[in-house]
Amino acid sequence: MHAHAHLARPDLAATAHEALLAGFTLRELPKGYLLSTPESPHNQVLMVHSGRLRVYLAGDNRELNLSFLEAGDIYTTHTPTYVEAVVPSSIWLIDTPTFARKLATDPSVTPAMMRVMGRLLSNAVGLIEDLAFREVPARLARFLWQLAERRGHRLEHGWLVPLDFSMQDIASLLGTTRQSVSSLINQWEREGVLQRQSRRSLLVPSLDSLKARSSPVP
Amino acid sequence: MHAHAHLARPDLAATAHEALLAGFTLRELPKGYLLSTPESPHNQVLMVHSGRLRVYLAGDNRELNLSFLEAGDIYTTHTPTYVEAVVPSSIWLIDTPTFARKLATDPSVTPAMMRVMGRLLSNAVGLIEDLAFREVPARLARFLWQLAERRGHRLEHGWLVPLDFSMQDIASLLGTTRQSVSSLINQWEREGVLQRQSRRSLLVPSLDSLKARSSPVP
DNA sequence: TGCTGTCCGTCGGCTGGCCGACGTTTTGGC
DNA sequence: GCCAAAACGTCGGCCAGCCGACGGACAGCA
Repeated sequence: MHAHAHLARPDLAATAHEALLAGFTLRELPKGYLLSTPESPHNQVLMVHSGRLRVYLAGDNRELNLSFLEAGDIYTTHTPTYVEAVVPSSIWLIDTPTFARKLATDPSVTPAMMRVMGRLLSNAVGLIEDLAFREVPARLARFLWQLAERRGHRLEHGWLVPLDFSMQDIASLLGTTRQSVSSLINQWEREGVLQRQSRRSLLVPSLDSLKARSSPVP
Repeated sequence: MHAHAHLARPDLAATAHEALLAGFTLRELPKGYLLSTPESPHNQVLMVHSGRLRVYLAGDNRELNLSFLEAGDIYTTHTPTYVEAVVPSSIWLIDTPTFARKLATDPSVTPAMMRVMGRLLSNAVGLIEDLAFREVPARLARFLWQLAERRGHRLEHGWLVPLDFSMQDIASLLGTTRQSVSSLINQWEREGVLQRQSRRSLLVPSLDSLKARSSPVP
Protein backbone atom coordinates (compact mmCIF):
# COMPACT_ATOMS: atom_id res chain seq x y z
CA MET A 1 0.00 0.00 0.00
CA HIS A 2 0.92 3.58 -0.53
CA ALA A 3 4.63 4.48 -0.70
CA HIS A 4 6.26 6.75 -3.12
CA ALA A 5 8.61 4.22 -4.53
CA HIS A 6 6.12 3.26 -7.21
CA LEU A 7 3.14 5.23 -8.31
CA ALA A 8 1.93 2.75 -10.84
CA ARG A 9 2.69 -0.91 -11.27
CA PRO A 10 2.08 -3.38 -14.13
CA ASP A 11 -1.73 -3.52 -14.15
CA LEU A 12 -2.32 -2.16 -17.58
CA ALA A 13 0.48 -4.22 -18.99
CA ALA A 14 -1.15 -7.36 -17.71
CA THR A 15 -4.70 -6.55 -18.71
CA ALA A 16 -4.50 -4.97 -22.10
CA HIS A 17 -0.97 -4.96 -23.33
CA GLU A 18 -1.19 -5.27 -27.08
CA ALA A 19 -4.52 -3.53 -27.48
CA LEU A 20 -3.29 -0.69 -25.39
CA LEU A 21 0.05 -0.11 -26.95
CA ALA A 22 -1.35 0.29 -30.43
CA GLY A 23 -1.02 3.98 -31.14
CA PHE A 24 1.90 4.49 -28.80
CA THR A 25 5.29 5.30 -30.22
CA LEU A 26 8.51 3.95 -28.77
CA ARG A 27 10.94 6.65 -27.81
CA GLU A 28 14.54 6.56 -26.58
CA LEU A 29 15.60 9.05 -23.93
CA PRO A 30 19.23 9.85 -23.09
CA LYS A 31 20.30 10.07 -19.46
CA GLY A 32 19.20 13.33 -17.89
CA TYR A 33 16.54 14.06 -20.52
CA LEU A 34 13.69 16.20 -19.21
CA LEU A 35 10.59 14.72 -20.75
CA SER A 36 8.10 17.08 -19.22
CA THR A 37 7.82 20.10 -16.95
CA PRO A 38 4.88 21.79 -15.21
CA GLU A 39 4.94 24.41 -17.96
CA SER A 40 5.12 22.09 -20.93
CA PRO A 41 1.77 22.32 -22.68
CA HIS A 42 1.45 18.72 -23.81
CA ASN A 43 -0.22 16.16 -21.68
CA GLN A 44 0.79 12.65 -22.44
CA VAL A 45 0.50 9.09 -21.24
CA LEU A 46 3.60 6.96 -21.03
CA MET A 47 4.65 3.45 -20.19
CA VAL A 48 8.22 2.62 -19.31
CA HIS A 49 9.82 -0.03 -21.48
CA SER A 50 13.25 0.10 -19.90
CA GLY A 51 15.35 2.41 -17.81
CA ARG A 52 14.33 4.66 -14.96
CA LEU A 53 12.40 7.93 -14.81
CA ARG A 54 12.16 10.30 -11.90
CA VAL A 55 8.91 12.17 -11.27
CA TYR A 56 9.41 15.21 -9.10
CA LEU A 57 8.32 18.63 -8.00
CA ALA A 58 10.74 21.51 -7.79
CA GLY A 59 10.55 24.40 -5.39
CA ASP A 60 12.95 27.08 -4.43
CA ASN A 61 16.36 25.32 -4.33
CA ARG A 62 14.68 22.10 -3.28
CA GLU A 63 13.23 19.07 -5.00
CA LEU A 64 10.68 16.50 -3.96
CA ASN A 65 10.53 13.14 -5.70
CA LEU A 66 7.06 11.81 -6.15
CA SER A 67 8.17 8.57 -7.66
CA PHE A 68 10.67 6.58 -9.63
CA LEU A 69 9.17 4.82 -12.63
CA GLU A 70 10.63 1.56 -13.90
CA ALA A 71 9.84 -1.01 -16.56
CA GLY A 72 6.09 -1.62 -16.72
CA ASP A 73 5.15 1.52 -14.82
CA ILE A 74 2.60 3.88 -16.29
CA TYR A 75 2.29 7.58 -15.79
CA THR A 76 0.26 10.47 -17.08
CA THR A 77 1.39 14.08 -17.09
CA HIS A 78 -2.13 15.23 -16.25
CA THR A 79 -0.47 16.75 -13.26
CA PRO A 80 2.13 19.53 -13.18
CA THR A 81 5.34 17.65 -12.44
CA TYR A 82 8.79 17.20 -13.88
CA VAL A 83 9.63 13.87 -15.48
CA GLU A 84 13.28 13.11 -16.13
CA ALA A 85 15.20 10.07 -17.32
CA VAL A 86 17.85 9.31 -14.71
CA VAL A 87 19.44 6.64 -16.89
CA PRO A 88 19.09 6.05 -20.62
CA SER A 89 15.53 4.85 -21.00
CA SER A 90 13.00 3.84 -23.59
CA ILE A 91 9.31 4.49 -23.21
CA TRP A 92 6.01 4.13 -25.02
CA LEU A 93 4.44 7.52 -25.53
CA ILE A 94 1.11 8.91 -26.66
CA ASP A 95 -0.45 12.32 -26.25
CA THR A 96 -3.62 12.67 -24.25
CA PRO A 97 -6.02 13.79 -27.02
CA THR A 98 -5.11 10.78 -29.11
CA PHE A 99 -5.38 8.56 -26.08
CA ALA A 100 -8.76 10.04 -25.27
CA ARG A 101 -10.02 9.12 -28.74
CA LYS A 102 -8.73 5.64 -28.14
CA LEU A 103 -10.65 5.46 -24.87
CA ALA A 104 -13.81 6.65 -26.57
CA THR A 105 -13.67 4.00 -29.27
CA ASP A 106 -12.37 1.18 -27.11
CA PRO A 107 -13.99 1.36 -23.67
CA SER A 108 -12.23 -1.80 -22.55
CA VAL A 109 -9.16 0.27 -21.78
CA THR A 110 -11.05 2.55 -19.41
CA PRO A 111 -11.02 0.47 -16.22
CA ALA A 112 -7.29 -0.06 -16.45
CA MET A 113 -6.74 3.62 -16.92
CA MET A 114 -8.97 4.43 -13.98
CA ARG A 115 -6.95 2.06 -11.86
CA VAL A 116 -3.77 3.84 -12.84
CA MET A 117 -5.15 7.24 -11.93
CA GLY A 118 -6.59 5.84 -8.74
CA ARG A 119 -3.19 4.56 -7.82
CA LEU A 120 -1.56 7.90 -8.55
CA LEU A 121 -4.13 9.53 -6.31
CA SER A 122 -3.67 7.09 -3.46
CA ASN A 123 0.03 7.61 -3.51
CA ALA A 124 -0.30 11.36 -3.56
CA VAL A 125 -2.60 11.15 -0.57
CA GLY A 126 -0.13 8.86 1.15
CA LEU A 127 2.61 11.39 0.67
CA ILE A 128 0.38 14.13 2.05
CA GLU A 129 -0.23 12.04 5.13
CA ASP A 130 3.48 11.56 5.56
CA LEU A 131 4.27 15.24 5.26
CA ALA A 132 1.45 16.32 7.51
CA PHE A 133 1.40 13.70 10.23
CA ARG A 134 4.60 11.74 10.43
CA GLU A 135 8.07 12.79 11.41
CA VAL A 136 11.16 12.02 9.47
CA PRO A 137 12.25 8.86 11.34
CA ALA A 138 8.78 7.35 10.93
CA ARG A 139 8.75 8.11 7.21
CA LEU A 140 12.17 6.59 6.67
CA ALA A 141 11.38 3.48 8.68
CA ARG A 142 8.21 2.94 6.70
CA PHE A 143 9.97 3.51 3.44
CA LEU A 144 12.57 0.90 4.34
CA TRP A 145 10.25 -1.83 5.43
CA GLN A 146 8.02 -1.34 2.44
CA LEU A 147 11.09 -1.60 0.27
CA ALA A 148 12.07 -4.77 2.10
CA GLU A 149 8.66 -6.31 1.60
CA ARG A 150 8.55 -5.45 -2.06
CA ARG A 151 12.12 -5.97 -3.14
CA GLY A 152 13.89 -7.76 -0.32
CA HIS A 153 14.96 -11.39 -0.19
CA ARG A 154 14.43 -13.55 2.86
CA LEU A 155 17.64 -14.96 4.29
CA GLU A 156 18.38 -16.91 7.48
CA HIS A 157 19.55 -13.82 9.30
CA GLY A 158 16.93 -11.40 8.06
CA TRP A 159 16.00 -9.57 4.91
CA LEU A 160 18.49 -8.54 2.27
CA VAL A 161 17.23 -5.30 0.80
CA PRO A 162 18.63 -3.95 -2.46
CA LEU A 163 18.95 -0.22 -2.17
CA ASP A 164 19.38 1.36 -5.55
CA PHE A 165 18.74 4.88 -4.40
CA SER A 166 21.25 7.41 -3.19
CA MET A 167 20.59 8.97 0.18
CA GLN A 168 19.73 12.15 -1.65
CA ASP A 169 17.14 10.24 -3.66
CA ILE A 170 15.56 8.84 -0.53
CA ALA A 171 15.61 12.20 1.19
CA SER A 172 13.80 13.81 -1.73
CA LEU A 173 11.30 10.98 -1.75
CA LEU A 174 10.50 11.58 1.92
CA GLY A 175 10.60 15.35 1.89
CA THR A 176 13.66 15.67 4.06
CA THR A 177 17.41 16.22 3.70
CA ARG A 178 20.36 14.04 2.85
CA GLN A 179 21.89 14.72 6.24
CA SER A 180 18.87 13.61 8.19
CA VAL A 181 18.61 10.34 6.27
CA SER A 182 22.29 9.66 6.67
CA SER A 183 22.27 10.29 10.41
CA LEU A 184 19.22 8.13 10.98
CA ILE A 185 20.53 5.17 9.04
CA ASN A 186 23.85 5.27 10.84
CA GLN A 187 22.16 5.63 14.17
CA TRP A 188 19.94 2.64 13.45
CA GLU A 189 22.96 0.65 12.40
CA ARG A 190 24.54 1.36 15.78
CA GLU A 191 21.30 0.25 17.42
CA GLY A 192 21.35 -2.99 15.46
CA VAL A 193 18.17 -2.33 13.52
CA LEU A 194 20.02 -2.81 10.26
CA GLN A 195 23.45 -3.48 8.81
CA ARG A 196 24.95 -2.15 5.63
CA GLN A 197 26.11 -4.95 3.38
CA SER A 198 27.50 -3.19 0.39
CA ARG A 199 26.88 0.40 -0.51
CA ARG A 200 23.86 -0.75 -2.41
CA SER A 201 22.13 -3.10 -0.03
CA LEU A 202 21.01 -3.44 3.55
CA LEU A 203 20.51 -6.38 5.86
CA VAL A 204 17.52 -6.01 8.17
CA PRO A 205 17.45 -8.66 10.93
CA SER A 206 13.79 -8.00 11.72
CA LEU A 207 11.22 -5.86 10.03
CA ASP A 208 9.42 -5.44 13.33
CA SER A 209 11.99 -3.03 14.67
CA LEU A 210 11.44 -0.89 11.59
CA LYS A 211 7.68 -1.10 11.87
CA ALA A 212 7.94 -0.04 15.49
CA ARG A 213 9.71 3.09 14.38
CA SER A 214 7.24 3.89 11.65
CA SER A 215 4.35 5.03 13.79
CA PRO A 216 3.78 8.63 14.86
CA VAL A 217 5.83 9.49 17.98
CA PRO A 218 5.81 6.51 20.35
CA MET B 1 -5.78 26.80 -10.30
CA HIS B 2 -4.95 24.44 -7.49
CA ALA B 3 -6.16 25.30 -3.97
CA HIS B 4 -7.73 22.96 -1.57
CA ALA B 5 -10.95 24.85 -1.28
CA HIS B 6 -12.47 22.88 -4.13
CA LEU B 7 -11.21 19.63 -5.47
CA ALA B 8 -13.80 19.25 -8.17
CA ARG B 9 -16.11 21.81 -9.74
CA PRO B 10 -19.21 21.48 -11.95
CA ASP B 11 -17.64 19.88 -15.03
CA LEU B 12 -19.55 16.63 -15.07
CA ALA B 13 -22.74 18.37 -14.14
CA ALA B 14 -22.43 20.58 -17.18
CA THR B 15 -21.41 17.90 -19.65
CA ALA B 16 -23.52 14.89 -18.88
CA HIS B 17 -25.94 15.66 -16.14
CA GLU B 18 -28.96 13.52 -16.82
CA ALA B 19 -27.14 10.68 -18.55
CA LEU B 20 -24.73 10.56 -15.71
CA LEU B 21 -27.13 10.67 -12.81
CA ALA B 22 -29.13 7.72 -14.03
CA GLY B 23 -28.21 4.94 -11.63
CA PHE B 24 -27.33 7.24 -8.78
CA THR B 25 -29.52 7.30 -5.71
CA LEU B 26 -30.29 10.46 -3.80
CA ARG B 27 -29.35 10.27 -0.16
CA GLU B 28 -29.92 12.59 2.80
CA LEU B 29 -27.15 12.94 5.35
CA PRO B 30 -27.64 14.45 8.82
CA LYS B 31 -25.11 16.93 10.14
CA GLY B 32 -21.95 15.20 11.32
CA TYR B 33 -22.63 12.00 9.38
CA LEU B 34 -19.46 10.12 8.48
CA LEU B 35 -20.05 8.87 4.95
CA SER B 36 -16.76 7.12 4.48
CA THR B 37 -13.52 6.32 6.25
CA PRO B 38 -10.17 4.95 5.05
CA GLU B 39 -11.23 1.57 6.39
CA SER B 40 -14.69 1.43 4.87
CA PRO B 41 -14.60 -1.22 2.17
CA HIS B 42 -16.96 0.41 -0.31
CA ASN B 43 -15.68 2.69 -2.99
CA GLN B 44 -18.24 5.07 -4.30
CA VAL B 45 -18.75 8.06 -6.52
CA LEU B 46 -20.79 10.97 -5.26
CA MET B 47 -22.11 14.29 -6.39
CA VAL B 48 -23.26 16.91 -3.92
CA HIS B 49 -26.82 18.08 -4.40
CA SER B 50 -26.91 20.42 -1.44
CA GLY B 51 -25.09 21.02 1.82
CA ARG B 52 -21.42 20.76 2.60
CA LEU B 53 -19.07 17.81 2.97
CA ARG B 54 -15.61 17.83 4.43
CA VAL B 55 -12.95 15.57 2.98
CA TYR B 56 -10.09 15.02 5.37
CA LEU B 57 -7.25 12.89 6.60
CA ALA B 58 -6.83 12.10 10.25
CA GLY B 59 -3.55 11.52 12.03
CA ASP B 60 -2.62 11.28 15.64
CA ASN B 61 -4.74 14.01 17.34
CA ARG B 62 -4.59 16.09 14.20
CA GLU B 63 -6.68 16.48 11.07
CA LEU B 64 -5.94 17.75 7.61
CA ASN B 65 -8.76 18.93 5.38
CA LEU B 66 -8.26 18.06 1.76
CA SER B 67 -11.35 19.85 0.59
CA PHE B 68 -14.84 21.09 1.28
CA LEU B 69 -17.38 19.84 -1.25
CA GLU B 70 -20.42 21.92 -2.09
CA ALA B 71 -23.33 21.72 -4.50
CA GLY B 72 -22.18 20.45 -7.88
CA ASP B 73 -18.89 19.05 -6.64
CA ILE B 74 -17.96 15.49 -7.43
CA TYR B 75 -15.81 13.14 -5.45
CA THR B 76 -14.72 9.54 -5.52
CA THR B 77 -13.61 7.55 -2.49
CA HIS B 78 -10.99 5.77 -4.55
CA THR B 79 -8.60 7.20 -2.05
CA PRO B 80 -8.43 6.50 1.69
CA THR B 81 -9.99 9.61 3.22
CA TYR B 82 -12.75 10.54 5.61
CA VAL B 83 -15.84 12.19 4.16
CA GLU B 84 -18.20 13.88 6.59
CA ALA B 85 -21.29 16.06 6.26
CA VAL B 86 -20.65 19.27 8.20
CA VAL B 87 -24.22 20.44 7.69
CA PRO B 88 -27.31 18.45 6.70
CA SER B 89 -26.65 17.51 3.08
CA SER B 90 -28.10 15.56 0.23
CA ILE B 91 -25.97 13.78 -2.32
CA TRP B 92 -26.21 11.53 -5.33
CA LEU B 93 -24.47 8.24 -4.65
CA ILE B 94 -23.36 5.21 -6.62
CA ASP B 95 -20.89 2.45 -5.84
CA THR B 96 -17.82 2.08 -7.99
CA PRO B 97 -18.52 -1.36 -9.51
CA THR B 98 -21.91 -0.18 -10.76
CA PHE B 99 -20.38 3.00 -12.00
CA ALA B 100 -17.65 1.04 -13.74
CA ARG B 101 -20.29 -0.97 -15.63
CA LYS B 102 -21.87 2.32 -16.59
CA LEU B 103 -18.55 3.55 -17.92
CA ALA B 104 -18.06 0.38 -19.89
CA THR B 105 -21.43 0.61 -21.61
CA ASP B 106 -21.52 4.36 -22.06
CA PRO B 107 -18.04 5.60 -22.98
CA SER B 108 -19.25 9.17 -23.29
CA VAL B 109 -19.01 9.52 -19.52
CA THR B 110 -15.33 8.59 -19.50
CA PRO B 111 -13.74 11.92 -20.42
CA ALA B 112 -15.71 13.76 -17.75
CA MET B 113 -14.69 11.20 -15.17
CA MET B 114 -11.06 11.45 -16.23
CA ARG B 115 -11.24 15.19 -15.81
CA VAL B 116 -12.58 14.79 -12.30
CA MET B 117 -9.80 12.44 -11.31
CA GLY B 118 -7.27 14.64 -13.00
CA ARG B 119 -8.49 17.55 -10.97
CA LEU B 120 -8.30 15.57 -7.75
CA LEU B 121 -4.75 14.66 -8.63
CA SER B 122 -3.71 18.20 -9.47
CA ASN B 123 -5.06 19.43 -6.20
CA ALA B 124 -3.34 16.72 -4.24
CA VAL B 125 -0.09 17.64 -5.94
CA GLY B 126 -0.74 21.29 -5.16
CA LEU B 127 -1.17 20.46 -1.50
CA ILE B 128 2.06 18.47 -1.54
CA GLU B 129 3.86 21.45 -3.00
CA ASP B 130 2.46 23.65 -0.26
CA LEU B 131 3.48 21.31 2.53
CA ALA B 132 6.92 20.68 1.11
CA PHE B 133 7.97 24.06 -0.25
CA ARG B 134 5.94 26.90 1.19
CA GLU B 135 5.79 28.24 4.69
CA VAL B 136 2.63 28.93 6.58
CA PRO B 137 2.29 32.67 5.79
CA ALA B 138 2.67 32.00 2.08
CA ARG B 139 0.05 29.27 2.17
CA LEU B 140 -2.41 31.43 4.03
CA ALA B 141 -1.88 34.42 1.77
CA ARG B 142 -2.45 32.28 -1.27
CA PHE B 143 -5.52 30.71 0.22
CA LEU B 144 -6.99 34.13 0.90
CA TRP B 145 -6.43 35.66 -2.47
CA GLN B 146 -7.72 32.60 -4.24
CA LEU B 147 -10.79 32.80 -2.07
CA ALA B 148 -11.13 36.47 -2.94
CA GLU B 149 -10.89 35.78 -6.65
CA ARG B 150 -13.38 32.96 -6.53
CA ARG B 151 -15.88 34.19 -4.01
CA GLY B 152 -15.15 37.85 -3.36
CA HIS B 153 -17.11 40.88 -4.54
CA ARG B 154 -15.41 43.93 -5.96
CA LEU B 155 -16.18 47.13 -4.02
CA GLU B 156 -14.78 50.66 -4.29
CA HIS B 157 -12.40 50.12 -1.42
CA GLY B 158 -11.29 46.62 -2.29
CA TRP B 159 -12.62 43.10 -2.22
CA LEU B 160 -15.27 41.87 0.16
CA VAL B 161 -14.50 38.24 0.87
CA PRO B 162 -17.05 35.98 2.53
CA LEU B 163 -15.28 33.70 4.95
CA ASP B 164 -17.45 30.79 5.90
CA PHE B 165 -14.70 28.79 7.48
CA SER B 166 -13.62 28.88 11.08
CA MET B 167 -9.95 29.52 11.71
CA GLN B 168 -9.65 25.90 12.68
CA ASP B 169 -11.06 24.91 9.30
CA ILE B 170 -8.55 27.07 7.50
CA ALA B 171 -5.70 25.80 9.62
CA SER B 172 -6.59 22.20 8.81
CA LEU B 173 -6.88 23.09 5.15
CA LEU B 174 -3.35 24.49 5.16
CA GLY B 175 -1.73 21.94 7.42
CA THR B 176 -1.05 24.30 10.29
CA THR B 177 -2.60 25.28 13.62
CA ARG B 178 -5.44 27.52 14.67
CA GLN B 179 -3.05 29.73 16.60
CA SER B 180 -0.76 30.36 13.66
CA VAL B 181 -3.63 31.36 11.40
CA SER B 182 -5.10 33.63 14.03
CA SER B 183 -1.80 35.41 14.70
CA LEU B 184 -1.09 35.92 11.02
CA ILE B 185 -4.49 37.35 10.20
CA ASN B 186 -4.33 39.76 13.10
CA GLN B 187 -0.80 40.78 12.22
CA TRP B 188 -1.87 41.44 8.65
CA GLU B 189 -4.80 43.45 9.88
CA ARG B 190 -2.39 45.66 11.85
CA GLU B 191 -0.28 46.02 8.71
CA GLY B 192 -3.34 47.08 6.73
CA VAL B 193 -3.33 44.14 4.36
CA LEU B 194 -6.90 43.33 5.35
CA GLN B 195 -9.73 44.37 7.65
CA ARG B 196 -12.30 42.23 9.38
CA GLN B 197 -15.80 43.31 8.52
CA SER B 198 -18.01 40.93 10.42
CA ARG B 199 -16.94 37.67 11.93
CA ARG B 200 -17.69 36.03 8.65
CA SER B 201 -16.13 38.30 6.07
CA LEU B 202 -12.96 40.18 5.24
CA LEU B 203 -12.21 43.35 3.34
CA VAL B 204 -9.01 43.22 1.31
CA PRO B 205 -7.95 46.63 -0.06
CA SER B 206 -5.55 45.13 -2.58
CA LEU B 207 -4.94 41.56 -3.60
CA ASP B 208 -1.38 42.47 -4.55
CA SER B 209 -0.24 42.69 -0.96
CA LEU B 210 -1.52 39.18 -0.43
CA LYS B 211 0.08 37.89 -3.59
CA ALA B 212 3.36 39.39 -2.48
CA ARG B 213 3.18 37.34 0.69
CA SER B 214 2.34 34.14 -1.11
CA SER B 215 5.73 33.40 -2.63
CA PRO B 216 8.41 31.30 -0.92
CA VAL B 217 10.48 33.42 1.52
CA PRO B 218 11.06 36.87 -0.01
C1' DT C 1 -30.13 37.66 31.68
C1' DG C 2 -27.74 34.18 33.14
C1' DC C 3 -25.49 29.61 31.48
C1' DT C 4 -22.88 26.74 28.36
C1' DG C 5 -20.47 25.83 24.41
C1' DT C 6 -17.76 27.26 20.62
C1' DC C 7 -14.60 30.34 18.73
C1' DC C 8 -10.82 33.77 18.84
C1' DG C 9 -6.30 36.30 20.52
C1' DT C 10 -1.94 36.08 22.51
C1' DC C 11 2.03 34.61 25.00
C1' DG C 12 6.45 31.77 25.86
C1' DG C 13 8.77 27.54 26.00
C1' DC C 14 10.49 23.87 23.41
C1' DT C 15 12.23 21.16 19.47
C1' DG C 16 12.50 18.78 14.95
C1' DG C 17 15.07 19.13 11.57
C1' DC C 18 17.08 22.46 8.00
C1' DC C 19 21.34 24.44 6.64
C1' DG C 20 26.19 25.31 5.99
C1' DA C 21 30.56 23.47 6.46
C1' DC C 22 34.15 20.32 5.98
C1' DG C 23 36.49 16.06 5.88
C1' DT C 24 36.33 11.17 4.21
C1' DT C 25 35.04 7.44 1.22
C1' DT C 26 33.48 5.47 -3.10
C1' DT C 27 32.76 5.48 -7.94
C1' DG C 28 33.57 5.71 -12.69
C1' DG C 29 35.89 7.49 -16.83
C1' DC C 30 40.07 7.19 -19.37
C1' DG D 1 45.63 2.68 -11.78
C1' DC D 2 44.77 7.75 -11.25
C1' DC D 3 42.08 11.56 -10.53
C1' DA D 4 38.04 14.19 -10.54
C1' DA D 5 33.38 13.99 -9.25
C1' DA D 6 29.93 12.17 -6.71
C1' DA D 7 28.26 10.31 -2.53
C1' DC D 8 28.49 9.87 2.47
C1' DG D 9 29.24 11.07 7.81
C1' DT D 10 28.98 14.29 11.36
C1' DC D 11 28.68 18.46 13.93
C1' DG D 12 26.49 22.82 15.77
C1' DG D 13 23.83 26.89 15.16
C1' DC D 14 19.48 28.43 14.38
C1' DC D 15 14.46 29.20 13.78
C1' DA D 16 9.58 28.19 12.11
C1' DG D 17 6.01 26.92 14.12
C1' DC D 18 3.77 23.42 17.34
C1' DC D 19 1.86 23.05 21.81
C1' DG D 20 -0.30 24.13 26.17
C1' DA D 21 -2.50 27.51 28.61
C1' DC D 22 -5.63 30.96 29.77
C1' DG D 23 -8.83 34.76 29.23
C1' DG D 24 -12.11 37.25 26.43
C1' DA D 25 -15.92 37.48 22.93
C1' DC D 26 -19.82 35.96 20.89
C1' DA D 27 -23.51 33.06 20.14
C1' DG D 28 -27.73 30.26 21.06
C1' DC D 29 -31.15 28.60 24.48
C1' DA D 30 -34.09 28.33 28.32
